[in-house]
Amino acid sequence: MERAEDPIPRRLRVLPSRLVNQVATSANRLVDQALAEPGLRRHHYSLLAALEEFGPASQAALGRRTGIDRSDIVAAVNELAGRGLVERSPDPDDRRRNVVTVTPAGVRQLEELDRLLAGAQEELLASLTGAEREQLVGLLTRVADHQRSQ
Amino acid sequence: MERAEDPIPRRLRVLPSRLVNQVATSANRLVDQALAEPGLRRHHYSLLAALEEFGPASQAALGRRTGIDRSDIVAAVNELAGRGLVERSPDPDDRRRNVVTVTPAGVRQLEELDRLLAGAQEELLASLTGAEREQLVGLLTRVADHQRSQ
DNA sequence: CCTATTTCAGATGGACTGAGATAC
DNA sequence: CGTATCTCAGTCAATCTGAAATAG
Repeated sequence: MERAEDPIPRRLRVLPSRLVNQVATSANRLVDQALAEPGLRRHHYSLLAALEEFGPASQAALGRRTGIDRSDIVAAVNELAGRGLVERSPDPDDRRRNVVTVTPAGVRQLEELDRLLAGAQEELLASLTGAEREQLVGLLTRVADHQRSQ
Repeated sequence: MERAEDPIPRRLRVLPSRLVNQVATSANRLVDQALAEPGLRRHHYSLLAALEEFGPASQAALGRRTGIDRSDIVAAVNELAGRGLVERSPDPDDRRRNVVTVTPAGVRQLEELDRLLAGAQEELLASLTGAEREQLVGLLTRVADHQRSQ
């Protein structure tokens, strides 16, 4: 039953860039599993969250707020619209734009996704106390903010 | 000069799985830039580190120690051997296996990579104090270890 | 017979680029 | 005219799967 664990090279074991990648890989696996239940992916959650919080928006604005590439927005909005979770209509004030709006069904879906995502975070951080989770979020936020400003 | 910053949705801003992905993306960009100078990639560093620390090994053992997939080991060892940084020879004790050995040039290359990688970590974590970097590494290690045991 | 190793060929999802069409 | 938006086609590196060939 016991597995002979292969040792991880010392240089790699404590390399921050590698550690953060390992944790990101676990996070993605857990999140993807959770979102697979309703058959959605990470981009869908990001878009619904942006629409619910800031209201109807053009696809370009959604891209700026979520960090999703313009090309990938197109595909994700197609999928959300196909499920009736958002509506896409031409903007009368600027005819280059589509206005994307979350539907009531989209808001309900977002609330279910909130629960599924919370479960995934819980699994990911199960080994940390509440205070440690806050520490981790704080440190990661500082690093992310600094990199974004570079 | 000032950029109108688009606000990040609250749900996304503090989601641990998303934060860790943002930091991993920055880390990968910095590390890839650093390794581009000698024309290498992350897998090459991982393999050289494993070979230097634990000595000659089969490709399967290298995969277990570094977490690199068996298919990708083949390609990376090809590239390292093509530059004279490792040698690949059949194992006389088990003729299914190749024994991969790091060359003196490989060890020298590894030492240069150590310096380049240290610079990338420094850039990534520039906004944190030394104590905070240790905290972050400790927390990430706990999460990674726990996930590996799941 | 079953398992382990190396290798190749290819699938997969994510991030991104270039260019065209349309409109400001 | 230059810039912004939406869309499609396609590139790219990273991760992984399946299967074949060889050997334990």
